[in-house]
Amino acid sequence: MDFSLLLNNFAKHISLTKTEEKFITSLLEYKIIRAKDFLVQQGEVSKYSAFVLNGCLRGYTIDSDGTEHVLSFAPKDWWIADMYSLLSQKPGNLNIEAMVDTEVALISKTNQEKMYEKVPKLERFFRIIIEKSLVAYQQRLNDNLSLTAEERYLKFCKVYPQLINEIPQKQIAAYIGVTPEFLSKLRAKQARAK
Amino acid sequence: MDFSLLLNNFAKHISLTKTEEKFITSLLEYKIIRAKDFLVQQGEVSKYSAFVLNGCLRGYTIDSDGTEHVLSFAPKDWWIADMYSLLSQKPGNLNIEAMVDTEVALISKTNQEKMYEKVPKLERFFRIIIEKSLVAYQQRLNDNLSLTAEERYLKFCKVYPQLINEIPQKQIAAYIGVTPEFLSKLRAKQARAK
DNA sequence: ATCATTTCTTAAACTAGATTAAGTATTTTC
DNA sequence: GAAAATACTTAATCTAGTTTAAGAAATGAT
Repeated sequence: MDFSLLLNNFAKHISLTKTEEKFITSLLEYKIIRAKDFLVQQGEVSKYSAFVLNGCLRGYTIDSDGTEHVLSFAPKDWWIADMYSLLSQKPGNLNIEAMVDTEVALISKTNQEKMYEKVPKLERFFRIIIEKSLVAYQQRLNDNLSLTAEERYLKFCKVYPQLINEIPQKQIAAYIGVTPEFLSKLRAKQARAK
Repeated sequence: MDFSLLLNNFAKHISLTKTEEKFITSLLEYKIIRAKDFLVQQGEVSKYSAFVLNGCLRGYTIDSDGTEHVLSFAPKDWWIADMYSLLSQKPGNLNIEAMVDTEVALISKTNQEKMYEKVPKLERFFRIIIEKSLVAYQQRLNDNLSLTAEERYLKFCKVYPQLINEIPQKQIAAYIGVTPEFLSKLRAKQARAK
């Protein structure tokens, strides 16, 4: 199994010896999640954090009237997990689904704890990436409080240029918080304006 | 200076020796922020994380048409910082203001780094509290995507019962993402329903 | 290739929540 | 403790975004 993308990801914030790399690698699981299959579904207790080696996952919730809300997209080189369920070990309400066939490296909660014990540097690594994730969610919450749907769409296009033409529009709508019909209207308006 | 509240806060997730406590305490600064004064304002580069010993801070942004949006309240025993600015060392867009005279323990970025070096356990501590904060922001973003204003208000009342009668309503409105007028309408409706 | 399913578009009717405006409480300040 | 400032309420009008519905385009399955 080739975990080099993940090891490079670690290397962005900490440096690991070969021995440490071997140890960590030995605690990883490799999995292919087929398009439309799930890593976890709402109601389950999450066991894994996932790192995407190839492909794309999305994390979404389904509200009481059946509407989907996308909390995150995880393309290649991104981390994703239902942090709530993983930390509390209670049933979560996140669905993590593969948008295309996706290769992931999985770390089980118990193995992650082992890693922290043997390689404390990893505490630092995960502190840093969680800090970044926190900043991103704060920013996004602020965008949802302060921007119009159109502004959020334009921002999405800027932040995820690679996703725009790769994923269904209705999922962009479910990410920025509007109906697919309204997003379609926005896009028509913008095409007209050119 | 009495930092025992903060030391107890650390003790919730890690255990420190007396020596470590002394070292950490020596790197803390104590400050009183008078009501309506700021810990940081938008445009400044953040230097500190704050832990509230007494009183209450709030973190908010001001959008292009002058509307305030509250990202967080920090009552006694809570942490608050402009994480974006603190991490990137770029000018932030958060205002952190005291709602009443507030005592805080401050950790400067450089002292925080010293603490991580000398007491690596703190990496774990901050990883854990940032994880919890991340879960809370994800949850709140999801609420903003999936609940009505009324549902968000009721949830706020459940989650922050102590704040409901302590803080101005317009700031609850700025937290849940509605105008003060609309919140007033919601409350009138609920009072009528009883 | 064809049928079925899913996605996208357009448009009319609708509504949750914003805006504007004016009046009433409540705090703050000197 | 009066005046000023800030916070809250009510109500009419307005609008960004939703809902419903129906057709067109694209994608997937056999």
